[in-house]
Amino acid sequence: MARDGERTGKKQTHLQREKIVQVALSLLNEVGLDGLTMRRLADHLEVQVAALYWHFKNKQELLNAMAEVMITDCKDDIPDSEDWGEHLQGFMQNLRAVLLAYRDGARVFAGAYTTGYNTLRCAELLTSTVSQAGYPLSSVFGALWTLVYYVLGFTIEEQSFLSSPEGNYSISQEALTDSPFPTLARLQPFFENRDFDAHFKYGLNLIIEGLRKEKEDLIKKAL
Amino acid sequence: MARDGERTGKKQTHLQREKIVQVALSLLNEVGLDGLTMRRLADHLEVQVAALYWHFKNKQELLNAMAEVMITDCKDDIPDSEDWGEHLQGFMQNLRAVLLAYRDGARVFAGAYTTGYNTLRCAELLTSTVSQAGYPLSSVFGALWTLVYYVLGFTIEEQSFLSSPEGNYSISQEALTDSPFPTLARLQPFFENRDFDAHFKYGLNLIIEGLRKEKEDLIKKAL
DNA sequence: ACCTGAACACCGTTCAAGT
DNA sequence: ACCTGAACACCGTTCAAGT
Repeated sequence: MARDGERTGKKQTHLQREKIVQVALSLLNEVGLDGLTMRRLADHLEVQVAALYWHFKNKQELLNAMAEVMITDCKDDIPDSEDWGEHLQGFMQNLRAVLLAYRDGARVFAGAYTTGYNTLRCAELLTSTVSQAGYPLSSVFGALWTLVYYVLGFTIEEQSFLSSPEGNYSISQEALTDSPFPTLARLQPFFENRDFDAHFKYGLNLIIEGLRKEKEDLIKKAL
Repeated sequence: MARDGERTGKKQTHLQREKIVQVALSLLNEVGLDGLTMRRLADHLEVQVAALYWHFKNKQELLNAMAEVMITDCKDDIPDSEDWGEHLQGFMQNLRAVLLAYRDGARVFAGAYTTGYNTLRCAELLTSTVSQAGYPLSSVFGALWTLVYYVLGFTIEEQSFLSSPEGNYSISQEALTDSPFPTLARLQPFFENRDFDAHFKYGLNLIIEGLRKEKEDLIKKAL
């Protein structure tokens, strides 16, 4: 696993790879995922496109490295809450914030299947919290994916909403009023004015309350 | 909203648009979303690429139309269960099945923001179920998105797992054993042998149990 | 109304060749 | 070890021109 030049004192390689990722991340914030092009990245680095392929096998590998760097800040400095549920809530909220920190961050992360140190540490923090709360491993695994899918799905939607042409997302008035969809019509105000923070918290709480219920049932059975 | 040729008896236009979508969907199953190209689609239709742009403004509009057709089968023929929770469970399971019916179906649907009849009908079915169970509109809205994000996130992952080179997804042995990630190490068996049906049901149940809890609290407050 | 031919402005990736 | 120059095999989209 030793990187090139690690012992020779030539740190250039190491630095270069990191620098590429850094510039790629700042370029991502400028132009978004769809605008993030190997050619454009090469321009920003004042280098030929082909040079990038010496450092990364392909574009996906670069995106994976970017995702790894993104979740470096997925810390666990949430006040060591007495309650595991609140702890989990804080942790997931922090994860969302980390994804929101970069344009299209959630999409980049969802598309990159990294097993780097930062990603694994993040997963360990989440799963150990649930495990220490007394759940069986199968529930820990189930809870992990339920929470991850929810956060990613929610944040992808949130970010594509934020960077979409204004109002393109709400269902048009005429499509709903006097339609065969009475419930949607009544929900229209909610579509128009979305409070993402509140909605994220609501759904997150739903999942955690579901977990609490499972524990209650486990205790009942044990008696 | 009248389509061209609707009154003249020339149904060619109408049929063509539908035919393009049909062929596009079958092509999707052959080559996947990344392989679904306007040029390749044109070849299959024995037509020039530019011809497609008379029927669809751009590729996204075609993808939207494909998504609309996909969820035509999102029916409500779930046995009209006594319990709204079980009803919802069946409905969401059907939605997952519908997305699984096409290669990369979930990714196509998640990327297409359609407000077509089928999509709205599907949303109406979901929200009316929750609403009739006695929840306030804000909860109906929250439940809608929580469930939708979960299903989409889960199914996108499932499909990209299914069509990925074997075993590329499980965390490597050496990365976990004797690592600073003890919980992940214990979870390894679950990563290697994934039962998607069971895990989908587990997470779905978590969300629904969370909803039940909310109702109990509402009743308690009312007393 | 519907399609063709041909072009425009891009992509990711490869590879011999340079230093 | 690291990068350049140049090419390959593609993309989505546009548009004058045909019928």
